[in-house]
Formats: sequence, structure tokens, C-alpha cells
Amino acid sequence: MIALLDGNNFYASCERVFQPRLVGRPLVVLSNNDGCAIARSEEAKALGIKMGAPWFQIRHLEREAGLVALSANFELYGDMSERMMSLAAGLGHRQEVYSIDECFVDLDGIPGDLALRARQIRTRILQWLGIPTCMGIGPTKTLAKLANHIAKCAERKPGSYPPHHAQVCHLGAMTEGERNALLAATEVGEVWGVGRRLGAQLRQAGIHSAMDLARADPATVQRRWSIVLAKTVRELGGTACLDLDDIPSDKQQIACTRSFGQPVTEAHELAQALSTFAARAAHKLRAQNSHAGQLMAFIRTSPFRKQDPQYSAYRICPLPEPTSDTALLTQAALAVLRAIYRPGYHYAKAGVMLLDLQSASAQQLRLALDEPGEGASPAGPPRERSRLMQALDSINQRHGRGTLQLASAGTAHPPQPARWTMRQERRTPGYTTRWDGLAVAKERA
DNA sequence: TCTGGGGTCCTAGGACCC
DNA sequence: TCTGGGGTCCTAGGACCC
Repeated sequence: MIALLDGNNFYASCERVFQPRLVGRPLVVLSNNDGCAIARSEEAKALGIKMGAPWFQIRHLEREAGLVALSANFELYGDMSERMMSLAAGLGHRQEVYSIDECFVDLDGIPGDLALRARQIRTRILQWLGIPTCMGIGPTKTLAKLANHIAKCAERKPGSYPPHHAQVCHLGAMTEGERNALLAATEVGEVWGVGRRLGAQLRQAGIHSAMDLARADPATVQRRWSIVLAKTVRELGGTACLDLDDIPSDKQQIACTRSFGQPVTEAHELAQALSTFAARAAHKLRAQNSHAGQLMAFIRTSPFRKQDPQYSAYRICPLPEPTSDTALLTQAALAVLRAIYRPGYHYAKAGVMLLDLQSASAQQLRLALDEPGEGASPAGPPRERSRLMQALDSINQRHGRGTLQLASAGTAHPPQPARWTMRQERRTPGYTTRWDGLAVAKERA
């Protein structure tokens, strides 16, 4: 059996832990730049706020319905996530952290009543961390996901499923008839791996519920759609096709892209933004001990501003040899910028992607046929560069991101807000991640 | 005025190989 | 009339996930 645990309205729940006054009130967490709603409390959902709703379209609810909106505080959510995952790991022997608020746990070899155990872990996470969760248990990942969906709906939407499945739903501990009834009551679009497009196509083909899909012929599904969907069909039938991935593999690409707080027109502003993004991506790259063989950078105007002239361009820059050096990657990003920048546009977004990633420990060195020093890098001897990057990372780790950076990323210290930096007007403190953000239990008199 | 960010996997088709 | 056979690698685009 496999369990899937996820945090309810995770970002909103994280904020409520430190601001209990928000409990019971409609609450949304906004994307970067306070652009749109990316998490909603149950009360906010009840107001009809959709996932991804632009803030400017729903902000009237602040006044009319007491809606509270906060800027996303990803540092806090990441830290809360780690705490939740370490508690969830107690469920079984192997855990796959699937996203910031979800994990699969392998329950094979765990004796006793699994649903009871799940409820105990759930209670512990609620008590120790303050985050409400739901759990689904099933013989495959897809069924565990489905069970989790049922557990959530049974709790929130009375009448959708039998109430005893609320919070914890164990598909492996019920009769076939009971399980089939639950699958038949579930829209096919709710199945993991069925998105909007596939959902519409399946309904057109007369497949409306999860039960219909489970009963479909995998070979036919594979011919008509894809092997991915055929696996989903088998998984719904109880045959495991997706392994638990408990040892995360290295990323194949690393990106840092941002929408700007305000439109940007000048090349030097874009250069500062791209420098910052390249440095951040390079840091992630070093964290997984990889090198990048290629770098992609792009700049673009806003597709939402239809009255403005539109421009979007990117270029891929092959690197002379794979590297994770911030200076070399920044150089490449700025070279791309020089090639694609056109004056006269209101740029709204830019980004850097690192591609062709490979292990740093198995590096293919360049054969230096026509160069003075063997293996010489334009920035200096590779080993010293590597130590320089280690020093950079440890200083920034200790004193905070942006303490030490390249001059091309901006020279003001502390870094000043610029047109390209994010708007985050409603950000809460780093309650668990910064000394100056510690929650105050009681003010001194 | 105002619309997020970061990933994965699969497929079809073309280039190229012997 | 008749135009091989079998394979790999790469890329762009589509679909999905949270």
C-alpha cells in the first residue's frame, strides 16, 4: 500500500499558524508581484475565488467580504514543508517528497491498521506543526492520489462522499463494491494525470468517471491517446506502474525567471535582472553538484498589455566547457542580452535557464590545443574558481542571500528595490527562517 | 494600473548512420 | 513495372503536475 499525504491549502495554512486571527477568515496567498491568487482558504473558495484569479479582479472582496491577501513567503513555506515531511516520514519506510506540500509513503511491511496509523500521524502534524492534512491510501500511487482527493472532499463538501472517509481514506481496506462506488462518484478529470484537454477528450469518448477509465482497455487507450494514460488506467485497476521515487535524481534543467514589479525599458536594468537570475540559478546548480553545458536567457513584453508593441526573444548560448561558475554563467547571460535586446519596448519578464546539465564530478575537460595554459579558464584556474564559489555560497548562506554578489547584479547594499524587483507589499515575516522575523508571543510592557 | 514559477515525460518527424 | 532495411539521436511541441 502507498499513502499520499498533503497539506490542506498549504500556503494559507502556513500563514495561519503564525497569525491565528486569520483562522476562519477568507484568506488568499498571492503569487510573486502580488499578481494572482495561488492559494485559498476554504472561506476564500466559498467566495468563488478561482485558482490563479488576478488580484485586481478580486480585491474588491477585501472591503466587501473581509478577504485577507498576503504576498507569498516561499522561504517560510519551504521551512514548514521540511518540518511536515519529516513528521510524515514516520508513516512508513520510504518517502517520496512529491511537491512542497505532498509526499508519498510506502507502507509495505507496516503492520496493523494503516488507517489508524495515518490518523495518528495526521494528528501529530496538526499538534506539533499546526498544519491540517489529508491522507489517501491505496495499492498504487494513482489510487492513493484518488483516495486523498476523496478524503479532502468528504471533509469539505458534505454529500460528495460518505463522511467517514473524511481526512483519511483507505481504498485498500474496503469491499470492491464500496471502492467501485467511490470511483464511480469521481469525475474523470479528478484523476491524477488527466488534465483539461484529456478530460474533454475522454468525456467525448463516453468516459465520464474514474470508474469508466479504470474499466477502459489499456491497449485501446494507448493506441488512441498515449502510454502515459494507459498506465493511469492500469494504476486505477490496482496494477502499479509508477514506482516510488524516494531518491530524488538531479534536475535536468534549472531555471530562474521572474515577472518584473514594473515595466522595464533600459538594457542596464535588464542586465541587472539577468545577472541576479543567473547567479541564483548557478547557486542551485552548485547545490546539486552539477555543471551546465548551455545557458538560455530570454526577455519579453507582457502579453496582457495588448495595446503595447510585443516582443519576445531568447537565445541559447553554448558554454566553452560545462561550468557552475557564477561569473561565467553571468557573462553568457549578458552576451545573450546584448544579442536580443531591442530598445523601445516595455519588458515585463526575463529569465535564465541552465541546460545540458551534467555531474560536476565527471567533467569532460576541454582539449586546449591553441591556448597558453592547459585547462585555463578566462576567469582563472578552475580549482581556485571553484573555491571562490564555495566561499561565495557559504557567505551568502550565513549572512543572507545577496550579501556577496557580482557588481553586474547591482552594487547597492543592502540591495535596493528596482523596477525589475518583485512587488511584495503584504509579505509576512520569516517566522521560522529569520531572527528578526521570530513570532512574538507577548509584547514587553 | 493590475495576470506566477518551476519542472517532467512523451511523441512525431527529420537528420543521419551503415 | 520496379525504388532497402534497420537503427539512433536530436528537437520542437504538447500535455501534464504542483
